[in-house]
Amino acid sequence: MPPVDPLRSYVEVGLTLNLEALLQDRLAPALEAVAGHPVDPAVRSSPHADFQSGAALALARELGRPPREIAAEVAAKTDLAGVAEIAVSGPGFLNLTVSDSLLTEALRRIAADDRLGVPPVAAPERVVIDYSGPNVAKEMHVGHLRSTIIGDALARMLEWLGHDVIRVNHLGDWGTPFGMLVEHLIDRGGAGDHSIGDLTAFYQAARVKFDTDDDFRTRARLRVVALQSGDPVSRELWRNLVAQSERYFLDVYARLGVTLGPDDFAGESGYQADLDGIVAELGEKELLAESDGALCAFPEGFTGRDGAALPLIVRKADGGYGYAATDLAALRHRIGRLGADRLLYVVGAPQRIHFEMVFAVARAAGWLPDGVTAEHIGFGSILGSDGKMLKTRAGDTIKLARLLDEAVTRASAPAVGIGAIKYADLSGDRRGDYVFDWDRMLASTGNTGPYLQYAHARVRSLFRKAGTGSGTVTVTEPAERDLALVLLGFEPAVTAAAERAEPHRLAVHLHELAAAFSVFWERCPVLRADGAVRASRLGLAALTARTLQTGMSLLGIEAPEEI
RNA sequence: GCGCUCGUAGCUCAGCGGAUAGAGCAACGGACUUCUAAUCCGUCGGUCGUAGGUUCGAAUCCUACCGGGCGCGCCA
Repeated sequence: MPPVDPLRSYVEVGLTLNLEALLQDRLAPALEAVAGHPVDPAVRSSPHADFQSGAALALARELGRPPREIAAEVAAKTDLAGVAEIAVSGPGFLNLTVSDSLLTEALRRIAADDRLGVPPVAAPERVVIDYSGPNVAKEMHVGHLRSTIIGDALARMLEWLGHDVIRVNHLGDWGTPFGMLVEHLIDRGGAGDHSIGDLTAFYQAARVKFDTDDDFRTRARLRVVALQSGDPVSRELWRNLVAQSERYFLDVYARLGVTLGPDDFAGESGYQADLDGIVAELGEKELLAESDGALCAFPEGFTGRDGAALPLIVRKADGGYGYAATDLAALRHRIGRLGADRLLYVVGAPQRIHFEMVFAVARAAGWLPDGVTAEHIGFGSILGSDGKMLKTRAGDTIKLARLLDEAVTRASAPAVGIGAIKYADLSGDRRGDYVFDWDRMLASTGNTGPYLQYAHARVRSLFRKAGTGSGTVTVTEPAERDLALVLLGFEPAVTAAAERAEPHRLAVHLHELAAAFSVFWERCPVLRADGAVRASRLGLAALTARTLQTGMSLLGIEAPEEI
């Protein structure tokens, strides 16, 4: 009798190779037959079996029957031939145990697929991701770390899933500080060759003069006007500052292993020519009101102190433009010119209200049409061991370059140190704060980057010694079965992480995979096994290595061959 | 004052409507003639901030309160 292939029809319809989804599909007709209308099968992973469904429980009241009786009827009417064992359990759960034949067939399929069973999305979107966004003439510091790491992970995941990703590095390259900086540069004798290290001191020196020297302050203000009106000398000096800073940022990105490149810079200065038009258009649509000399939008539903309407200041009382105007212009550009279907702003949690207001005003103005979504991907702060915002002992902000230096010094290799920092940032829910702790993030055990890298290096070591290839995978030992189930959970993990912009869903899954592999490694000798068992285990190992490597690369974490 | 957000094991965190709440660290006890022990196994450890409410069923949803963080007009 030929072996059944329960997956064939399923996969051929274009459905993802996802056990949970497969079981849902099998359960749904039976549930509908019993309930008389469509019912969510609510298949979840379970501590009592591979998966469980609690759907019968929810139906009990409606049908006026005991849940166990309903569950039994659903079980009897469900066609699970070759797919799973089903059993009524507890108060009325359906326990589902996937058959070994399905498991091995599913593994065979993802092993033969260079995308590990994760098809490109059916409807690709153009996704514009705004992340990193450092300031010109300032060194990057820990405050830029999360946006850069999280944004890059999202860009990698969405791109891999087939979306058309446009990375946007919204550089702080404009505004009043540049009058001060350019003026200081002139005081110093024009555009010399300043390294960025000099530029940090340079910025601070300019700041001090601005705060203490009335004459300088006046000149700085005039310089802003000159710069903004296109004065060639001022522009040239400003360009020099921008160019130096961009070189420095690219250097940091290279060290961090971030995919932002020279073409991704899109400074705020680029929108200056659009700002008059933004105001004019908002005015025409009667979305602006004057308040204390400033032009403001008052989107509905936002209140501040005393319950008064909260303003979004589009043009300041002095006639200058603030960030709200620039953000609106950038949003309009990303949708109108870049053709975005989805906008992501990977910016810290404190700016949440600001972005909600910008989105609300953009909706009202018609710049953000119904089919396009805009999301603020907020994240919490990095805290020191004292529970407060991470600072140096002296209370200064920590420079990113220093942090990376220390990571490399503390770890056995740069890839390990950098990977540890990135994994620590990506492994928890991004909305929460997290405590920065070298010892914990560099630990070789636990939910850490080094643990994943170690697991990967162990698998890879097998292939340097194996001499033979892998063969048909069969699962017999419990550790093999557990590993197989985790391997098949890759697609749901990647999809959930990308759709919800929550990289930790993938990170946590990779940790589960590494842990399942470690158990397999302890219990199931590979190279010391013979024949078909050895070939099968090599197959599981190969799939594990590939999944770990792919998953880690989607998070932007290196997976070295040896560690 | 108003708003947002967070409060889960000693510590760091998952889980966010379903069966006795899970990991890791720390503590304690085991496993190295071994494919990388940078690992694995076991034990200990929780009235899920508090009090109500909705529900057959709540850490998960709602309300109030307590505690931490952040935001609340010309900085981004």
